[in-house]
Amino acid sequence: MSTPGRGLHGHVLDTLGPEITAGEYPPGSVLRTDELAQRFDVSRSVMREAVRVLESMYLVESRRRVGVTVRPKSEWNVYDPQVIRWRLAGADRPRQLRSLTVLRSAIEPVAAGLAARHATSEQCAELTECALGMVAHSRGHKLEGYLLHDVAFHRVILAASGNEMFARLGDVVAEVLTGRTQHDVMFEDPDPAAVTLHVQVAEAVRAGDAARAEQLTREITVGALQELDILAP
Amino acid sequence: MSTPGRGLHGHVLDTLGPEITAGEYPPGSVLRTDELAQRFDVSRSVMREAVRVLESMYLVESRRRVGVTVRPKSEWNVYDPQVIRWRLAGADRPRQLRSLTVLRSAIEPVAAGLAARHATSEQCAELTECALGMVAHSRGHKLEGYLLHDVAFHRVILAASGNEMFARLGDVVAEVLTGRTQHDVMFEDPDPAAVTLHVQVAEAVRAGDAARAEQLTREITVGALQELDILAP
DNA sequence: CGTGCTCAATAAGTCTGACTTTTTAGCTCC
DNA sequence: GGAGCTAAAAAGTCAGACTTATTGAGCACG
Repeated sequence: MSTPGRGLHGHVLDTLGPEITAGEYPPGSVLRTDELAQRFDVSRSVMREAVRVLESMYLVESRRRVGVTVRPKSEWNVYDPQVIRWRLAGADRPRQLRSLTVLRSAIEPVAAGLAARHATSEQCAELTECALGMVAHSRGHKLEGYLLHDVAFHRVILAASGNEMFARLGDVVAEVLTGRTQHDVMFEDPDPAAVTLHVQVAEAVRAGDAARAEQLTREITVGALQELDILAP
Repeated sequence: MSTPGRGLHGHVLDTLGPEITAGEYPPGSVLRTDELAQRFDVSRSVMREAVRVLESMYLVESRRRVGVTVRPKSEWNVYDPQVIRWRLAGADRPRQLRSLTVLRSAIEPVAAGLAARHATSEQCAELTECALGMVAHSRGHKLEGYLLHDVAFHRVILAASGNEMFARLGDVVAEVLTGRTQHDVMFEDPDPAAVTLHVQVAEAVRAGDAARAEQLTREITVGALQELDILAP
């Protein structure tokens, strides 16, 4: 939803991207540029631009005399925000949500530890504000407001880590949290224990206690894993 | 290296991509498609395809009547393998290597824990083979052979985790390990303690001991952080 | 038979030039 | 000086002709 259909080639991608990531074309399938151009009623130039973008996402490979062949799922650039969005909108949304939650559980505790060392005073203030906002919306079916502060909280943590790779996962985490609230679990008010943990993380970061911030965040992510029944026996 | 200059637009990207990721054009700079086409002596169609690819990497934004504007670094898709390669080849290689090493330190321990639960017997065998290969090449300036087995080891761990997001980081880890050996540290034989740790990780995964595999891998990544002087006081 | 060569068909790749659309900056007019 | 109009600028789109690499079929030769 960030930059939808800006240009004809974008419109083509909005249709073709989800189809490919949904697995509608088995690996090795061949698509012809000319046929696709006809199908979408665009010129070959526009179609070629769309194919180039799909190629840069490692979804397809274009070879002379052969055509545009669909690559196996294992080669896709699953970190591309666009690919993530397409897959989250498609059939294997649950699987995608699980993968991303596991990723979160690995990244966020480390990010919180780094944030405790590198966060500016402004970031600490934002963090506290977010945590308080979560508390304020934790009762009485105010899920929208709660989600908003929850997303902001985790974004600040990732940004404050000072690591650009972590910071770029803000959108992914936002997507996971939003997806969880909207579709899957959480019909009632959030777990009070989770809310408390967020407040404590904010405190630990402010205090510069890296080990504590990391440990507390690990507890948060364990909770997220449990919600999806991903856990070690 | 992987798929160089496949087509004219690829050649353009090989030059323009590194320039942008090196920060030669400050954020907000405007490039004109026509001028670029002249500069690289290609047609506008080819140039447009290249711009589309750069756009899908969030390096630039193309707007009517304005031109192709360079986006701020914070918006770049830093997980795109191509972008990673360009940045590793450029001036801020050290910074990039640090970011990636921190990422590794967050991901790999969790991946090793998952591998202990999900690895197939073939993967366990591969792992042991890699670890033994590392031992065999750990003395007598056999750095090339050591590196080969080291890279393979970490690839297997990431793949065996069963998480597609983790598995896709195999190339990144390979890049980091290779870069470390070739350019930065490690002029002598590798640390014997690190070699032992790899052997022990292989054992733990084979035994299905997730906690131990995770802890041992954490020690490996701590070593990697120390080599780059990234550490908590 | 099967090995290797030639050749023609095919689909991507490239180029050109004309045209459309959107956006912005400058200008007029009130 | 602000609102609205106008014209220029640059990306966007299209159609058509041509180029090039690849591959598979057919054929000759061992």
